[in-house]
Amino acid sequence: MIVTISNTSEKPIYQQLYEQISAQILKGELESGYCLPPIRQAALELHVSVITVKKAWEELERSGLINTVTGKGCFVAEFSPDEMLRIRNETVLKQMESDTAYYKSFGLTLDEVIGLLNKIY
Amino acid sequence: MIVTISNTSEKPIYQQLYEQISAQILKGELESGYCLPPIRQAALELHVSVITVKKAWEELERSGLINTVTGKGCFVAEFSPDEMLRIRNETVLKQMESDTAYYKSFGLTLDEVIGLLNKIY
DNA sequence: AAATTGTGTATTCCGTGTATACACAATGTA
DNA sequence: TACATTGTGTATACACGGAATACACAATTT
Repeated sequence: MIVTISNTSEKPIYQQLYEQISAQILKGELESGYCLPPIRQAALELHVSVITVKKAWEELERSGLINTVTGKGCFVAEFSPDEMLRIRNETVLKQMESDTAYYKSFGLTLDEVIGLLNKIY
Repeated sequence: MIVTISNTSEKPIYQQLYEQISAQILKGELESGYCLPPIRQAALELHVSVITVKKAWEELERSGLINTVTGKGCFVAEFSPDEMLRIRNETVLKQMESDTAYYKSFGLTLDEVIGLLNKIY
């Protein structure tokens, strides 16, 4: 499991961790049953507070992406490939709705948005 | 000039104001030379602090969208239709680059993104 | 001169993010 | 059983950004 922290980012650290790990899970890069590093160890390696890591793991738990067992650790939940795809699309779609609201506020049409997307994706 | 403030939004108030007004300018809804309401009056009407309005107006000034004259007021800058379109696309593109980074982190292809866009736009 | 408008500054308050430290609970192992 | 590991909970503290209030100053207009 590889995560990187940007201190210049406007996003809080715990959210950066959450987004990167959830993306890795939903891409299948982290298999079901995979055991996340203990929060203390992760905190040490990332040079952040235990609470910060805890917050990220909590978000993952709340989203149903991991199962937490006191005394054992945190394990990536079980998903069928179909489920994974569905959750991934739901997650992205939710963000996309807020993104498109911004584009719409500038009066952009769907075609214009697709045109710009083709340039940069 | 119509702006609305959401207190439940995660975005700071001054940024909400900035985004809405800049969008209105770049859509041509606010003509060149249009005089923005005085900061004190806007603060009263929107039930926010003078400083909050000031911050928004400052951002508009910094982006070159308005010209501020002490003692007179803040006026929408002069743009040719071409310039307006260019600035609008630049503005949106900048945001879109950060948006697509998120989509990419989940492994979505350009086609997948366009597919989802067609659903919700 | 007085009113209007933008600028600058000082003070205060609140919430969030983050860190440190310590105690407790559940699990696994010697 | 005792100990180490791991997750949980709590208390405290600090920094920062967003926001509000208030007052004084500068430029413009009437």
